[in-house]
Amino acid sequence: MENKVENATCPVTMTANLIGGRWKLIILYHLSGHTRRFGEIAARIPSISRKVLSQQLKELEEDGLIIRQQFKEIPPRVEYSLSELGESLKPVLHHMESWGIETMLNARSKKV
Amino acid sequence: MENKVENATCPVTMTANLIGGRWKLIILYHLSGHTRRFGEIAARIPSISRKVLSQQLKELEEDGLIIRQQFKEIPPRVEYSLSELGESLKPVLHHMESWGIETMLNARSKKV
DNA sequence: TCCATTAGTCACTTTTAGGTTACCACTATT
DNA sequence: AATAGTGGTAACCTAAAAGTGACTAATGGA
Repeated sequence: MENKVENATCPVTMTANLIGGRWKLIILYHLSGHTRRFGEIAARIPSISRKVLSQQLKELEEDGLIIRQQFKEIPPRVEYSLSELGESLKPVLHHMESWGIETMLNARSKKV
Repeated sequence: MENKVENATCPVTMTANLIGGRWKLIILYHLSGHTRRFGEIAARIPSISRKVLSQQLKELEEDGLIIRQQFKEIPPRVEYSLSELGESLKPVLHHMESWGIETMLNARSKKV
């Protein structure tokens, strides 16, 4: 578990490996501040397929960023939330978000 | 130019698209604070092939994050540097780096 | 009895990313 | 005449990522 962290040499590369890829940032973003069921996440990110979503969730869990809680119910219920490590990443995500918003606003005002 | 910025709807997704992929963060990191020639970048990131490096640099330039300056000399000389937009990303990168360092230190101290 | 529900998995196909090798342009140097 | 030096590109190939559609388990309700 958490091999990406333990085996890393360069912290930037490691961080990129943890949150890189096309979906992980977005998934973390949707878990930021909320516990969500699998189906909820899928609904909020319509362009991801369920197969890939479950793969990415599994990786995020292996990397210690999220927690998966499975209830023994029928129909099944599984809830995902940020772990302590995932929580610690939130300021970074918000920083990225602010930067994105500013960049988009700037691009638009320059267009006029 | 800068289509990723202009066509984006979600700022997090946009940011992820700009700096995502296996190499872009690392390239930006090596340009942070330095103007560098193509060969220098290649030397600092030995595991990237020249083909992929030139592709990624082209994309970063198209996205407005870096500036490519070509000198009319023989042998050729091309210098890459962060644009104003790329500079504005530096605090975000440093935030990621700090988080990475802390996470690595924590993982190691917990191991003992 | 049969259907809906949920969180997946399995097998298969397509798309994308990345790697490898060879090659070019132009000049100065040997 | 040959070579080094630099920043690439073109053609080709492989591996990884992602998409698709069918399928499952166990129960409550119509």
